[in-house]
Amino acid sequence: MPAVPTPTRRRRTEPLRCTGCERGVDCLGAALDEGSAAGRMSRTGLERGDHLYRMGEPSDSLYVVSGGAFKSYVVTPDGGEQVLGFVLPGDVLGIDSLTHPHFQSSAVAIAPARVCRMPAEAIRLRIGESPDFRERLTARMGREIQRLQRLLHLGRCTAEQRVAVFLLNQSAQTEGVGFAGRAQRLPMSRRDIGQFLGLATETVSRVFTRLQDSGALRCRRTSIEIRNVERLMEIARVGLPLRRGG
Amino acid sequence: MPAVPTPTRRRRTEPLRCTGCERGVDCLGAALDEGSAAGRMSRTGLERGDHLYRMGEPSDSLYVVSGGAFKSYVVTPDGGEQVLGFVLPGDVLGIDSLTHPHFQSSAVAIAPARVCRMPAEAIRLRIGESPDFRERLTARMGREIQRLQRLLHLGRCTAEQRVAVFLLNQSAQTEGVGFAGRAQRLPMSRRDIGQFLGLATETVSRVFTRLQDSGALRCRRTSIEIRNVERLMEIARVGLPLRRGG
DNA sequence: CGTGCGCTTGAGACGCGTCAACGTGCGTGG
DNA sequence: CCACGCACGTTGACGCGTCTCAAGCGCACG
Repeated sequence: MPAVPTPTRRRRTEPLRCTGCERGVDCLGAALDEGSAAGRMSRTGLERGDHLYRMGEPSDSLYVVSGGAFKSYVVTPDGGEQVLGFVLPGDVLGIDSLTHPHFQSSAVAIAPARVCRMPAEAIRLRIGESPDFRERLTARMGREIQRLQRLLHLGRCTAEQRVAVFLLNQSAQTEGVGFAGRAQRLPMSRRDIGQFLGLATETVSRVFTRLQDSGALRCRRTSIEIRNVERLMEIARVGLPLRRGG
Repeated sequence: MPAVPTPTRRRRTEPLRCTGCERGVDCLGAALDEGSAAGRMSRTGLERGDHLYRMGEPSDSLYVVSGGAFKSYVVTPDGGEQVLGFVLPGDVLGIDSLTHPHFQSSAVAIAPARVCRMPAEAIRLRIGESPDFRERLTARMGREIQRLQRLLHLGRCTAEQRVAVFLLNQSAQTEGVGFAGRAQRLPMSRRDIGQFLGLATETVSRVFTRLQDSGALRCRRTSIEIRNVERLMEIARVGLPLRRGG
């Protein structure tokens, strides 16, 4: 996923109705696809590496991820990437740009993905007529604020703590609350994880190795299995040695 | 401002109408104090060290700061404080808890302060009847998301960069865009600044000294004067040596 | 005029970033 | 089907920035 090479492109876009969708009525899209906003959504497929949108482009919609995985990031003044988060099915993309005419971040697929597009004008319509939709949208923004606040705290922890928290979150997000010793697939690279957690790629790799040596983890490239949840939670809680830098 | 000693208390609360308020019509309070929500606001004064609210308490309102300064923070699992930001007149307090039944962070006055309380039920009323108020509130949440995203990036910078950015922001916020070489007052302690920027108190102090020695700054305790804005901006942009840790 | 808290300054330790080299899986083309 | 290339991952050596610990300083308070 280099800086500019691949253009922002969206493939195989088609109209969409949410009735009968496997995501069910809890989906934000289902709440939108009613009233005067009904029938305005569309679904798009993306390949790994495709950008859904780029920072600076006109922002005219919100997206519900219905499959695959995305990386949300901003390019820092010095040319680096700051990963804001990984976005999985059920999550919403573009909510940080909802109040801006241009996207404030970029989103790129890190696995073959599908999204449901909710056009801005449909959102505006639905906001005006549905208190329920309003509340869901506001709740999403509130959750994003919470997430960023927690992320802020992560930035003050040791490498072990960051990775432990990341793995636990990832596990909880993909498998629900009960994360057993089942192997799962990490769609993002070590580099992505590092840019998310504020660590060098090498450090992420070293921590993975260390966790594996201690028996808390079993991982081979993108496949990963948590073997000792409690140990990870303990690390996440107190950190292994101390706070940071000394 | 220790962890628990002083209880959450609000002094001298009185009813309030926004007509004739010096903050003018751009204030979120003025937009609330209309329609069926009119006349429901109240104003409270706080002393330095008073808590406006604490994390975990039932959250039933939003506050517009009309004077003084606040520190917003959360207590981390290990007992430390993570400062989320300093809140100045015109800013809104409690927006991160708007979608929650309980406050998700604490707010304490770091200088004698005044706030205008906007009760949750009044907000709900006004949201239902005023698209303008809705948009303002959503815009506030969007700005908070943006702020936290930038803060996230700050966490990856050198100590010099963090302090430089902090000082420039602080200066811009208190004096508007044009920040000349006028001395201003920093209401927060070195410890607060450190907990905000993710630095040890001693490091903050050292950076201040270094910036002063280089002629970019003149500071004596809480009084501070930016003597070379461009130098600070240069530091903020590229960082002095390199990224971090090496 | 004491007393305490916040700020400053110094010395030492250490985690993590950088640089560099090697291993490994995967896709491509001969 | 194998050889090759390339991107990603791993491992090691080393240096630097910042944290910790500790002492001294100075302003503001009673």
